[in-house]
This record gives sequence, C-alpha cells and structure tokens, in this order.
Amino acid sequence: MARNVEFDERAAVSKAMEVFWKKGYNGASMRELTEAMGINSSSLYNTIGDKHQLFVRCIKNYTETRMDDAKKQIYKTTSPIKAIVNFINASVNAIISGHDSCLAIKTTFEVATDNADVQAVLKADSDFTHYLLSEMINEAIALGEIPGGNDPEMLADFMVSAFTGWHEAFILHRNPARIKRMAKFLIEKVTT
Amino acid sequence: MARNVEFDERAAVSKAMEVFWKKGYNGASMRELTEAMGINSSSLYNTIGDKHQLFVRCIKNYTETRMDDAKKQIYKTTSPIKAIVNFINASVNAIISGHDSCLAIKTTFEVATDNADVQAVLKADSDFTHYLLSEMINEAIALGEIPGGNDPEMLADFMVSAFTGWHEAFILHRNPARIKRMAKFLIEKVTT
DNA sequence: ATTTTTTTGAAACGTTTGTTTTAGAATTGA
DNA sequence: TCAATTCTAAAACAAACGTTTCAAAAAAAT
Repeated sequence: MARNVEFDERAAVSKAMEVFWKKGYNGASMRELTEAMGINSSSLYNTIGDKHQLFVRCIKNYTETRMDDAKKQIYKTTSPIKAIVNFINASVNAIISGHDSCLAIKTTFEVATDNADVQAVLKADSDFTHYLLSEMINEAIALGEIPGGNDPEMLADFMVSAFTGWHEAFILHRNPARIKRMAKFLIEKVTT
Repeated sequence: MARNVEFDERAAVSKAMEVFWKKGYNGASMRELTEAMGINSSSLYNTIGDKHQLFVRCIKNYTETRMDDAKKQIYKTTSPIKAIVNFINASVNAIISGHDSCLAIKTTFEVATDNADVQAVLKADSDFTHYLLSEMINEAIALGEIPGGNDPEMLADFMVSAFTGWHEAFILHRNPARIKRMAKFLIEKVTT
C-alpha cells in the first residue's frame, strides 16, 4: 500500500478554527486558512474537503470543546444552585476577558440563517446547554434551593439568550461593569 | 455648469441595505449591490464612495429608520408601563415574523468587532434605545407603576440584551412560543 | 528491493473580487 | 446656442478567490 496522511488533522482544524473565529466564514480565505494550518490546499481537499466542510469541522470542534468544558465544570460543583451561579459567572468572565466574542454566536448570525448543516451543529450546541441548565434548575427546585414557580425550560432559554445579549453589549460598550450588573440581576431573578 | 446626479440616492442606499441585510458585509459583492441599486459602479464611486462607505450609509439608514419608528411608537402611548410592554411585544413580533434577523445585530458580530466606524454607528443606535428605555422606566417608577428597587439603566441594558438573545434563539429553534414565554417572564420581572 | 498507492508542494485553473478608466451622452448656466 | 462641466455605461484593471492538476516524493506491502 502507500503512505499515510502526514499532518495532524485535529491540530490543523484547531488552527483553521482560529482564523474563522477572527475573520468569519466569508472573511477567511483558503490561503489564510491553509497557511495557518501549515498544509497545502491539495492536502486539505484530499482529506477534509472544501471550505464549507472545513468550516463545519471547525464549529464542531468549537462546540464539542465547549460542551466538554461545561460538563467538567458542572460535575465538580457541590450543589445545583452553585452550579447555576458558577455557570453564569463563567459566561461573564468569558465575555469580558476580551477574546473575539463567541464563534457560535457569530456563526449563527452570519451563516446559520441560510445553511442547514451549520444551523444543525449550532442548534445541537444550544440544545446541550439548554438541557444542562434545565437539569440543574430542576434539581435546584427539587432541593428547594429555588422556587418552582417558573418553567425550568423557559428559564434555561432565558439564560442562554441573556448570555448572547451580553456578548453584543460588550462588543458595543466594552464595559465589564454593565455586564456584571446584568448578571447579578439575572442570578437574583432566576434564583428567588 | 453641468448636470446633476440622476439616481435617487436614498432609494439606492435602501436597496443596497437589503442586499447587505441578506448576505452580510463580506457576502455581498459590488456587482450584486449595484445591480440591486440600479446604477453603475462608476456612479456609485462618484457619489457615495467605496464598499465600506456604502455599508456605513446602509447601517445608518437602518438605525435611523428604526429610531424614528421607535419614537413614533413610544410617544403615542398613554402610560410609561404600557410603552415598555408595547416595546417588548413589538420586539417579539419583529423577531418571530421571520425577516432576515436584525441587520444591526448581524453587523455587530460580523463587522463591529474590528471596525471603529461601524462600531460607532451601532453603539449610537444602542445608546438611543438604552436612553429611550431608561426614560420610560424612570417615568414608570416616578408614577409608581413599577417598583424602584433596580437601577433603570441596568434594566434597560438587560432588556436590550434580551432582545438580541431572542433573535439568536429564533434563528436556531424557529419556535415563536419559546420567545413569547421569555417575553412574558421579562415583563413580569421588570415590572414587578 | 520493487511495486503500488497515496500524499505532497507548486503552479495553474477559470471566476470573481473591488475599483478605475475612458469615451460619450446629458444637462446646466451664460 | 454653445461652451463648460459632470454625469453615465461599458469595458478593463490587477489582485484575490476557491479549487484542481500534475509530477515528484514518500511510505507501506509484497
């Protein structure tokens, strides 16, 4: 038989992801991407495929990494309500620590509107976070940590939506205090 | 002297705006834009300028139209609290009635991150909405329509952020009921 | 060691990109 | 009416786009 693929596909996708993150789908060129990945375009087309397929791999890599991190962070927390508050605070920190916003949100507005593949990946990511939060809220209610007056699924939706809005607010106003005040209010309204 | 510009600049910008709205900044080509505007590229470059200047004009047109509409809707409302609730419901309707999301939000994530001109236009729009909501909340508190326990500026921030999050949620899940439930919760938490 | 298969790098593919040029039509003020 | 000026349309611009081709290098299996 013959030789095997030389480059590390995982690492290459990770590099490409950074380019898409900074420039967006339409703003990133194949030349920038392959240069960042350290491979030739022929290698890319032979293994991963075209620009669209590469992009799908990149956002999958992004969402999977994020889902794993969320799981890790949740399962080491002692109580449901602490897990919820930690989750909110982690989101705040991610927003105000400056990195180029969130790739999933950027992609939702740039690509998901008219591309089913991409929309499905991002929906799955959103569903996962939604499920995670719903579970925590249900547990918190069961333990009497928060009142049961509101639908947990709605609360989970509301939290996820809030995070997205905070990202936009921070891009426009660059003011960490405003984000923190909103987070405080959200915690108060969700847990009491 | 000599002749005047033949085409209607206002109408042309409005047509270009629709193209940017659907395709995004990087996704829209000058040929698509000039074709939609019904003019030749030489006319465009002679009057408005290059792609970037055209884009700035388009988002200014978008935000100014929106600000005018908001003013009209507010000033014909009888009480502050009704104005606030109407504002939230108008936002919900805009989201679930399907149009290609919101141009301002799309642009915030695609362009505002690394372009100061565009960021300034969108920040001005955000500041306007923020001011409008803050005023209404202040009046509602003064009239005793809602409790004064929370900072009106923070509440205004929170509302604007929520709207953005709902846009994302609707793109991913296409479920009007989920948006309406969140709106009901927001109204409840802001007004009681 | 040789054959076989696949990867690789560099160059080239035809399009499309944003923008400019050029020649002529049009409209104004005198 | 005529000269002055500025508009418009079509074509052309170089550069960049996503993608493919092709010959040579590489490594697996026989």
